[in-house]
Amino acid sequence: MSQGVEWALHTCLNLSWLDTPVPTSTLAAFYELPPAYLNKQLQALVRAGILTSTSGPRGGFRLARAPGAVSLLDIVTAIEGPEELFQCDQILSKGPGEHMGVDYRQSCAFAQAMRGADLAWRRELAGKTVADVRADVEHRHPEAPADTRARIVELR
Amino acid sequence: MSQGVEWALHTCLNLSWLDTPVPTSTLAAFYELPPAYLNKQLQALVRAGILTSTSGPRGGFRLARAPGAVSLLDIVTAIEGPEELFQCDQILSKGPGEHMGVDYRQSCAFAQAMRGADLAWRRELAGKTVADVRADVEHRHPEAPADTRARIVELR
DNA sequence: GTAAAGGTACTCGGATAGAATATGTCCGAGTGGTGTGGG
DNA sequence: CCCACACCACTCGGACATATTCTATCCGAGTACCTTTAC
Repeated sequence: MSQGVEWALHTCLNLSWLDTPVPTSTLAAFYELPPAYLNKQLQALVRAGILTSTSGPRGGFRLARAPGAVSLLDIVTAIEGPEELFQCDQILSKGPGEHMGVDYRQSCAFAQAMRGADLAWRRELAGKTVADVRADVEHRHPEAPADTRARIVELR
Repeated sequence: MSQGVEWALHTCLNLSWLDTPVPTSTLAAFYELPPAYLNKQLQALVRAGILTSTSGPRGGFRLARAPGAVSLLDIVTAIEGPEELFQCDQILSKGPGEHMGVDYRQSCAFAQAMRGADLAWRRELAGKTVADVRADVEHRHPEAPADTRARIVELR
């Protein structure tokens, strides 16, 4: 699974503590990440409707919706794409007893099982939002929001 | 997810219908797969203890255990490796408020959530065995075992 | 006729190329702020 | 003193290299069978 997912998750959490746009350079410096590549990931989040971007001075990225309306699945899907983990290539169609025109992505028992596991995975991720994680972090580290805001203005 | 997983799944099912060793060339011809590359995947299954291999004439691969003792997770893990889907690189250690020596793979809330989803996925895959899939296939296509055996001896 | 020995064909196993994807970088288009000059 | 205009610095966005992983292939080591030969 792509590295950018971790960057996107933490960046979204940090943005949930801020109300003004933050440029890529600042967000990258926060975790010492390559700025241009982080920008690439943030673009994907914008395309997915999770972030909004503004150009020019005082511009940057901010959350497009409330943290409670952004699930971890939304972020993962934005970075990794909508394809499921297991991709069925229908090799059954090359075997014996094949019937032309059968969609083995639906009928193959293995594809069904793998799809079921995929769904369980997605259900877990869809059930947790950025707000949930934020509440958990604030409970265990009450100073986190203030620290984050301070570091952001320091890096600005 | 790697292509070889699908090959390994279907090959294990086919082997569950056979009691004699089957060489790579025959198994590959079954689905028109590149023989040498399929061999590579089967080697991984042998290392995982799912298959046993015998060299020489009349040699090949056969299941090492009963089909009911081989879960889909076993096969996926053998091909893809034991790492979990989401790999936490602990970028938090580069952020503010970091404490030296903290293992963020354990304490980071995102890592925990991703691990939970990973576990749900694995639980699903661990709950289905080759025997389960075989029973399902035999129920829907009673001719499948005989067809498979016939095709194998034909390709031998 | 039987048994042993040598040869042969077959199979796995790991070492070796090529292709696709992920990672990382760069520069141009657009935008808002700022300073300046005129009314 | 106020307003309009032009300039400039800043930021995003997509186009362009590099690295790593997945895909695919090839050749050598080992093994069982078969043939041959000696007893």
